[in-house]
Amino acid sequence: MDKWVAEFFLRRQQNPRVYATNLLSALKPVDSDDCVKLKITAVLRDISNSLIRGTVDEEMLDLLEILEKLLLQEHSVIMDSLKSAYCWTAAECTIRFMWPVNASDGFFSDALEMIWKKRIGMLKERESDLVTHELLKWESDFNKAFEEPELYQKIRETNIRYNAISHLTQLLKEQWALLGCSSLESEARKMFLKRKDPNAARKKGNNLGRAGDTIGNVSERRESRKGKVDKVNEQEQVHEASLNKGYITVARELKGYLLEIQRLLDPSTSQGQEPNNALDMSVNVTPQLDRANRTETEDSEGTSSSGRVRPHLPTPEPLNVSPLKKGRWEKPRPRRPMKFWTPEEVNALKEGVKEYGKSWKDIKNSNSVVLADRSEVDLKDKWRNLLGRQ
DNA sequence: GTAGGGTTAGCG
DNA sequence: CGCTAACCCTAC
Repeated sequence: MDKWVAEFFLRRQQNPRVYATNLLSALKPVDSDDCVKLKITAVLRDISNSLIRGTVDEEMLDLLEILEKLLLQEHSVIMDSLKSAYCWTAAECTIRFMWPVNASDGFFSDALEMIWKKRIGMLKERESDLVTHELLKWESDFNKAFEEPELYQKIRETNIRYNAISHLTQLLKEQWALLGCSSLESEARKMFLKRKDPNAARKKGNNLGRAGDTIGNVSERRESRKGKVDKVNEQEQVHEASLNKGYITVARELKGYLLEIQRLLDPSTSQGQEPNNALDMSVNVTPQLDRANRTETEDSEGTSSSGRVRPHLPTPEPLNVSPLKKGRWEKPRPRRPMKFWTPEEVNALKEGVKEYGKSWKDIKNSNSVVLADRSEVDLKDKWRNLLGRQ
């Protein structure tokens, strides 16, 4: 139960002030091998929170390294998104130390030492998959930049942060999707399917892990179906009523549980004036509840069945449970500011096409310094422009 | 990842 | 206002 709640909490909680990895230690010790997934969830949450705060620093590198180790423990594949995210985060971390005009003025050499010699040196030692061609290219570029002021300037002026953030976002998207349903979600769904129609359960079984489905959806689907299956006999109704009672109890328990965790981790929200929408489980966990029933339970909620005292919470907006829902990572982002191509970039592109043809990805990787601000699509578009003029 | 059509910003 | 470069969206 601890584990389920922790997992659920981690998936839904979006609070930059909370460190998810602390959550695990705040819980009773559930440390065993089968907790790897939970740990991954925690790390993903930390990465996500870090992004929300807008910090891309060495702590992020730590998290990515931890994530890699956990994935290895799980015998998962290390995906390209993780490698790219690590690479660009490392570059971003280094570039933070390039604020002086001269390489020798600031802490650039320290950064090289800390990040590339020590940290990435260790990765090389254990032959980590994170050490990619791209990463090595950056390493040599940074080392060269220390000697060559011109290259130093060039790197210094590039916008690495944008790339780092988009790679990290992509990484999160993929990893969340890989995690699939939370235990609570799949458990709830299993129960629902079993109860509704044992045959349908078998048919729908293969949909269980589908990303993007939510308990909310289940409840909708269930309600729409309820209209069709109107001839429920009385026995069944009685049975369902007793099940409802059970769900209500569980929902209350969970709600209380989550509130406690919330208080433990983030005292600033402890007064509970604002309904924390991460906490209302009753709507989603009890799909059977009809309106009258729900308000009644909400109202009489001062004390839960276990006797915990909680502040009264107004019913918040129902949330989509799944962190996988489309749109969560796809904020309507404003158009990128327009930036005309420099002759240098155009040259790099021309050289690249000569060497690699139209594989924009390879071209970008081969000269990621000059082309740092240009996406693969940008290269393609620019090439189209260049051709158009001939 | 790439191609290709669509949209927008900047300039004369 | 029209043209073009840069940027975006989406199908494959």
